[in-house]
Order: sequence, then structure tokens, then C-alpha cells
Amino acid sequence: MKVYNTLSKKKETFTPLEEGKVKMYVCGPTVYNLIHIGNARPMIVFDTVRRYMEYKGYEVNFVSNFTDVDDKIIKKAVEEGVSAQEISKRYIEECKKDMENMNVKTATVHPLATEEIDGMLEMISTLIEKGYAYSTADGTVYFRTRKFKDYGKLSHKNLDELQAGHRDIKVTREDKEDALDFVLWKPKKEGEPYWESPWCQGRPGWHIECSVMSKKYLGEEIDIHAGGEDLIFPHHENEIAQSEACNGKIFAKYWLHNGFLNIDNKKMSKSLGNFFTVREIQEKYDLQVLRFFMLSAHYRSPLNFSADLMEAAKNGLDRIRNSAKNLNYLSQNAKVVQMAEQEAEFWKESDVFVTKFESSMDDDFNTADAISVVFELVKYINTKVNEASSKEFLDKLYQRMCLLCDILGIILEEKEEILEEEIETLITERQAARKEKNFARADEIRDILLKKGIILEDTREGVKWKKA
RNA sequence: GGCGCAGUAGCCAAGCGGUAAGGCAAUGGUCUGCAACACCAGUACGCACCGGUUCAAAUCCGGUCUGCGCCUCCA
Repeated sequence: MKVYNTLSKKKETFTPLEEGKVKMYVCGPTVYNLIHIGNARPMIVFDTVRRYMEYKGYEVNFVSNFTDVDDKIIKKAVEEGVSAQEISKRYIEECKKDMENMNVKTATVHPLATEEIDGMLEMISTLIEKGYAYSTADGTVYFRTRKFKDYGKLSHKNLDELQAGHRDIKVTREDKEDALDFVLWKPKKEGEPYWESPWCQGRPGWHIECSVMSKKYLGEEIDIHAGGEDLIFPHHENEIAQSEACNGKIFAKYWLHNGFLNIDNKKMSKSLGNFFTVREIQEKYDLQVLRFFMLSAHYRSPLNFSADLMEAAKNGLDRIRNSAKNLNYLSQNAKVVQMAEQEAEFWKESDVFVTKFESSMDDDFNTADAISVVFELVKYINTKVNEASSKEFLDKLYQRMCLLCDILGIILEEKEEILEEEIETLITERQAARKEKNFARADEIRDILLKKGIILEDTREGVKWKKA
């Protein structure tokens, strides 16, 4: 299995630190609002990485945090006149609902920054002892960036370039030894949540939490650290500095980063008004469609989001689901016999799709390619299967489809929705009318239902309905 | 100013040295009381442009144009 490592800028063969086990950390969201579809990309992508690793037989210890102390949370709390904790708690719950609806597996541990303050104080103290950090008059603690020789190895920047970088809005604080030093601990402001520390009453800087939580739940050395590409600098660069300066060991072996999600070819931002929450997408689509859409491009490429693209993704997913549905339908009526000789040959022949799927995924999780293999399987199934097929053959093919889709986190079974009784009755009446060849009445009922927003389709599996 | 990514059919998107996967849409067909759905079948002499290397280039090298990202909170 090859993975692209941001550290080396190359695809590398994946070899875990410990045979058969994977230690993986994914930077989670700051919970100050409902998550947006940009937040959803790393969740979906790295959940898929995890699923594939598990499929390959690895035992994956997957840790993903919730940042529950932060300026934006405090700001939101002030706006609503409630505590910061109330805000973070609320949006963690909402986020978990969204994750479930996107079929993102729960992490082995979902640590909260506010519950790991002790570990942070400990790491900051060690960094000060080792000369990698210093505190200032007001109790702010900074990381001494220039002291860490490898600084810049992830983002491939060197300190002088960084400093020479033209930035209009460059806020440098007077008490820093160097403009590049970043905050580990900062004093509270009036009304803000705070914790006691040797330096002042205050709260942690953003970067320290991930270093600490990763260490606590996965150890000083981990296999994979992942997140959005925007986190490469400064967040992940700073994490490396903190962890490696503190532990004296290589922090993470592989660094994976997903590309950004754009809206109509523009960066998503509130000011442009092109900001979508996962919840808003859910009003219009099953979140499986969102997931399928996100996996239809390579995770490192930028991905454009638009209404048309979602619609295309929906139609594509439907093709896969229809094929699965058809297998189920045929299976229900199939003869319970063993595979015929030719079916056994076809079955054997379809092994190739599993092999191809795996080699796509082995190549840096090429889900776009993997999905194309699923479509090839769909076509194969559609052309090889009919009313005369044996139950064994049908069921095996169905299981094979499920196997591949499950790795992608795509669910094939659809939730059964319940119709109002009145509509149910009309559908039954229409069926009766059709049987008596009273097509006028049948069409009349179809029109009535259409006006109620129900579209009927007469398929060979019986009448199907969907909402307009 | 520095660092970096990308340009493949109407749209999306794999391929990354051996002669263009897959999906959506459009088109033709099969099925159906009709409609819809579903299924099947075609669909790029070509991979932004100009040069170069090679027996062979969408893939490597140089240049040009265009779009985008990071360097500041951000997934």
C-alpha cells in the first residue's frame, strides 16, 4: 500500500510502526457552529482511509479531537449570552449527528481539549525546561521556534523565507523573542474560561492540544497524522515542533492532507455567501450522496461543489443502488439452487473487480478509480444476471457489491420510508384499476398523487414512489 | 514578494513513458397500457499552447498562457 506523505512529497510504501496496527490522528473541527461541507471532506476521506486499513486487516486506533476552547466559541457564547461550554457541547452533539448521517465511523476516542489541560501543562513545562519555550511578563508562554532545527520540514518552508514573506497584516507582539514564535499558553481575558497554570490563569494555544491528545491516546510516535491541507502550516508544523522537541522522537511517520473544497470554483467563505452546512445539504439530499460525491475525486485534489455536480453524483449513486436493488429483487424470487457451471465461471471472473478495487485503493487511496471499478462491477452484474439466475449466484454478487461499497462507506440498503395511509390506499386502488385495465382511473390517481408531491413509477419490482 | 498545485470529451474525473478507465448529460435501442424508471449500445486520431528528449510522451524536460492554494483564524 502506497501513501502520499506531505513530509517527503512522495508516495511511500506504508509500513506501520507496529505490525498489524495503525495509530492514526485526524484533526477535528472547532465546535462553534454546525459543521460545513468543507469540514465534512476530511471526515469522509479519512474515515474511508480507516475503513480500507481495517479491510486490509489492520487494527486501527483512530483518534479525532473536538476543539472546544477557542476564540470563535467564546465569541459565539457572548453573542448568545450563554457559556462557552454550552456552545461546544451543543455543536459536538450536532456534529456527531452529521457524522452518523454521513456514515462516518465513531473514532476510537474523541478527546476534548478542555479535558486534557493537565497534559498540556505538563508538555509546556517540559518544553520550558528543555529551553524550547519561555514565558513572558503577562504569563504568556511562547514556543521558541528557531530553537527547533527541523522547523519547516512539513510545509517545506525555511524560517528566513517565512520572515521575508510579504504580509500586509502582520501582527507582531512586542514581548516575543521572535516574530515566528507561537503561543502555547495565553492569559485569560475578562469573562473567558480559564484554567490555573504556573504562568497565569489562562487557556492553551491551539496547537498544543493536538500534540497532547495524540501523545496521550496513541503514544509519542504515531503512524498517520491527517487533516485539511490548510493545516499544514502553521498548525501541523507547530505540532511537530512541540511534540518532537518535547519527546525527542519522530512525531508522525506519515502526514496526509486532503485538498480544499470549493463552491462554484470559489473558496467557501461566509462573506461570499457560498457557505453550506452539512445540515443544509441534508435537506435536499441523502448524505450518502455527499459522501459519494466527495469520494468521486482524489482526496488530494481540490474539489468543486455545485448543485449540478451533486445532482450528477446522485444519479451515479442511484445506478449503483439500482443494480443492488435488482439483485435483491431477483434473489427473492430465485430458485434456491447452487450456482450453475457458467455462473461459477462468471463469479470467478468477477474476482478481477475486487483485485482492481484493491489496487486502486492501495495507490494512495484512489477512491475515484475505486468507484469506477464499482461501476464496472455494476455493468458486469447487470449483463450477467436475470430471472433464471440461481439464488446463490445473486446473493454472492450482492455481497461482493456490499463489500466494496462498505469500504467506501456507501450503504446500499435504503431506508424504508413510511407513507400516509391515504396515499397508500390510493396506490392500492390504482393497482387494482390497472389490473382491470381501467387506465383512465389509474392515470387519474397518478395525477392526484403528483399534485401531492408523490411520483409513481411502475417497475417490474412493483410500484415505486418518490417525493418530487 | 516567497513557496506550491492544477489545466484530459458538453460537465465531472482516473491515468503519470507503451498508444485515452469510469460516471453524469445527450443520442440510438430493449422493456412497459401510457408516462416515468430500469437496462443495453455508441460517443476524445485526442489530453491548455509552443518547443525538446525518446523507438514510443497526456505522461519526462524547458518556455508561454490560464485558473487556484498556502505564507494570517480556517477542514
